[in-house]
Amino acid sequence: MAPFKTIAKTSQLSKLVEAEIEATIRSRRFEPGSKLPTEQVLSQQFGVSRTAVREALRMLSARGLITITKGKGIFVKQISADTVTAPLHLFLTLTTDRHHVLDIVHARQIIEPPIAASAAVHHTQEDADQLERDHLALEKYTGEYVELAHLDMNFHLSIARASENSILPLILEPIHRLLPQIKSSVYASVDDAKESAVIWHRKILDAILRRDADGARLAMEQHLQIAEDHARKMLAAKELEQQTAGRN
Amino acid sequence: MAPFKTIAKTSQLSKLVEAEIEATIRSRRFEPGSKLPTEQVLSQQFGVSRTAVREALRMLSARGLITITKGKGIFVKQISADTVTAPLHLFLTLTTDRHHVLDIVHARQIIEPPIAASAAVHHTQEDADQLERDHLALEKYTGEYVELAHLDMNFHLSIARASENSILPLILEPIHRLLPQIKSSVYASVDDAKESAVIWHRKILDAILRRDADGARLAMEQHLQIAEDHARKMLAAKELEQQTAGRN
DNA sequence: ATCCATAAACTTGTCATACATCATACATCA
DNA sequence: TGATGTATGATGTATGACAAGTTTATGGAT
Repeated sequence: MAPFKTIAKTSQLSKLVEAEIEATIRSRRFEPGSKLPTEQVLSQQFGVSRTAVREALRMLSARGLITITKGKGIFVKQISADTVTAPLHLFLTLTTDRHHVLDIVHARQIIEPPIAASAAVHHTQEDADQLERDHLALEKYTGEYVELAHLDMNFHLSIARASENSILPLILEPIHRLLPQIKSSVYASVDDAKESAVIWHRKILDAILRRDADGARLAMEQHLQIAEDHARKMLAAKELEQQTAGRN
Repeated sequence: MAPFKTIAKTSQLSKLVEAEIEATIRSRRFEPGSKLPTEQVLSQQFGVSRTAVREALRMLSARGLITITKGKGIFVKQISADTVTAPLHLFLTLTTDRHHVLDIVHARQIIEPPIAASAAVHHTQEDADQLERDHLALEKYTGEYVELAHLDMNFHLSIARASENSILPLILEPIHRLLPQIKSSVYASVDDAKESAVIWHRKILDAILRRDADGARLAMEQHLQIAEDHARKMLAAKELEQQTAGRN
């Protein structure tokens, strides 16, 4: 056994400042949207140079905890799902090359059916109304594929909220935010994709409304099975497209 | 709807440099682990001051794309799951006011059983070995409650990894990271908590190993049902504790 | 007194320079 | 030969200055 332990090597002034500011933000001492002290004041209060404070602020900004606006100041950011999605997206694009589309679909196939079942049991009247609104919005809309994908996503997220569990929507949202562009590709390359979505959303919704947990789970399973088929078709179409493009 | 979108207002020199370096990293022109040019060289090549380059580097570092070591240099980071789970963890801690212990347990009851079922179907031999190691580690350990909770968590995360889906571990980890202190409280206040965990982990593991999806799902459901009971006992014990403390 | 354009003050962004601190390679000496 | 000192190059911090936005104050015209 070594007689001496390594002394806390985390000198790095800017890291300390970053941790300090992050702690105050996490402790809710500053509401989201509120203004932090200026760089000068911070540097005086921490007893370090403006340089160190600025580097700390840039790191916090890159991590999505604050926004910095020239001339105005530093503000605590209302943390959003995008903050989570960006790193997820980066990770997926840098690690798994391309076939992560199916990985996402498979993840949804695993976690969304039981969520739908839970929604069938726990949903309130407000949840039911919201689901009806979401479904109607998708049914009526006949425009851009991107917006179509967005409406589709809303329905699924509302189901997670209807489970009346505060955690489930939070973990489902980053996943769904990963694929508006993917879904829009599906809508673009598969003819009856929207009709299929509307039909199955209706079945899921009906099962939830009559508090039929098993029915909701089953309908969601089938819906996502078809979604997988559509995703595969989309991928095949894209591959073909790339091949023909390569021949030019 | 606004008629015109804001044109890239990011005059922000450091943001441009950041984007430029990020692009080269994403294009794989630098392998993970390789060394980037020094700050001085970068500032000369981009034609900006070292300050701007440094701020760009700090942002990239905060986002997990590079690591900067004093005296050595700047290196492209092998992006890890931690880069993804840290923001989600932050998101969860900032969004869920009061970590509703039972909400977390319920979320786990909903998503972990199907994950176990998927692991039973898709796990490899390496996954099986890892699960055995994790289980043995928990079984043999008889020390701190915090470490006990950590080992418990590892087993559950290994199950998610055994599903051979790249997304599931990423979303399960932040959930589990919400409650190491909670779990340790459970171990501290419920007598047979560890024995129960070992027994049920064994049942889950056996079902997974014999590729019994329904058995794994069921065992996990029961395990988490007991976990809920334990959580309720722990909460009751804490409440009682607070009441007696209030009388002093 | 009100309104409005202009000036002043404040805040972040960038630059330049200097020095401290850490890591490494090389030189030196017992 | 091996431990120690030294030189060099890298990042970390400090300081001062100025540029470029944003807000506030000012001061006159109506």
